[in-house]
Amino acid sequence: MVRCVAAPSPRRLPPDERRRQLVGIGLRMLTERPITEITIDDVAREAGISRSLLFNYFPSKREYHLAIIRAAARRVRRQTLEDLPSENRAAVMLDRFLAFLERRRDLYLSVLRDVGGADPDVAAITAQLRGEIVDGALAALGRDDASPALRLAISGWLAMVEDMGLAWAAAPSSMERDALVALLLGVLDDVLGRVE
Amino acid sequence: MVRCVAAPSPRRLPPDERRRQLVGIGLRMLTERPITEITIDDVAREAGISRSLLFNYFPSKREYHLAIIRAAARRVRRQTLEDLPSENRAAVMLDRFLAFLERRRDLYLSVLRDVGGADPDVAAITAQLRGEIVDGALAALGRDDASPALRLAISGWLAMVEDMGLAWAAAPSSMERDALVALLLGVLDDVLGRVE
DNA sequence: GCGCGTTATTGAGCGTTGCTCAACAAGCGA
DNA sequence: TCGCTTGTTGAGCAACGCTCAATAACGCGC
Repeated sequence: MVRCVAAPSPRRLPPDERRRQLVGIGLRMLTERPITEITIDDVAREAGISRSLLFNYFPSKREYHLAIIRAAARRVRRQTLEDLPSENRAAVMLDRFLAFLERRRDLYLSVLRDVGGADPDVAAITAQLRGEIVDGALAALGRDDASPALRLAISGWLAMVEDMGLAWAAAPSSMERDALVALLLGVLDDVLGRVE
Repeated sequence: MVRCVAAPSPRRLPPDERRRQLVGIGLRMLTERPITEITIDDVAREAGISRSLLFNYFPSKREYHLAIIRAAARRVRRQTLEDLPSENRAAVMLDRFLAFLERRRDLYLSVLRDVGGADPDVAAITAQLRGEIVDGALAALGRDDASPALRLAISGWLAMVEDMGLAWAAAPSSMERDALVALLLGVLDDVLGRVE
């Protein structure tokens, strides 16, 4: 009768808590393997529950993965877009973005690059996040009257930020951080000028 | 005794021909669904053979997928990097790249964006292709003495080309083709200047 | 045309994984 | 203690990746 000596989780959790636990496990696993390799069995074993229970909270594995990706996108949004100061917003945004890549390069890679379009619903989540970042950049520049051409160009600039940021985070020796920031902000200025 | 009335494929093909057939089927399927949903059953049914036979030509499904991706990367390479003229190489490369996206946007998306890092071997293939394009761009600019910083910057510029090219190919009305080319070449020039 | 070795091809079958469903039991009010 | 709600489970099915011994189609010498 001496159960629960070191039970991984107290049985019969309230639903929202269980959901958070499962999404949290998925987020942690996401940093060490691609999302396609996050299997129901592994998550259930890690949570100390049966496979069946996961399907009471998420109708399918795909829906569970979507919940993980949504949570990851929310983290990126929180740490780069929210609570921006009133001055120098573009530079601060870029700095925060690079800081996030420095801390959580794996997470960003897993969510926004690896599975970027395999599933249309996943693509929708990442597209929306990218759109929000583009909007944030445009707002930071005081350019709310964005023409399609300008939005396209800013999106392209953001892709450049992503690519250089990820490569630089993996090998910081290739360039000084300040030089990278200066280069990207300079290119942004140049792009703005070319679109008129 | 009236077999083979309309047999989908003549039985007992020579090995290399069978291989090409299977890779070809995979390439065609790749344009209409993500590679993770290309199942052995579907390919075998399409080819009119049994599942087992596929494993005589590819040791695993993953290896089969790699063969498909390698073939797709070869197509990109052929149509953008080979037989470049001696003058205006950068502009011609960019033009060919955009032309490829206009014709085979789906293929490029499937191979180089969607599954970009889920599998390290897949990532290696795409990384090598991107590296070749960067090398091609550097050679086109007469800059073979590429510092790490310059390579990083050119890689970032290429990401911008990819992003804008893909978005533009999906919605060409957002910008004139010539304006896009001019913008990208102008930004390339600006980037070169900023790296010194 | 007839054996015969080579080998492309197959069918049966196993383990894993996503998913369903009827049944169980933990908590809680009466 | 009874009984209701509901979080939880185990058995089981279908799809899929993969293996292996057996088969049949083709080429070659005669």
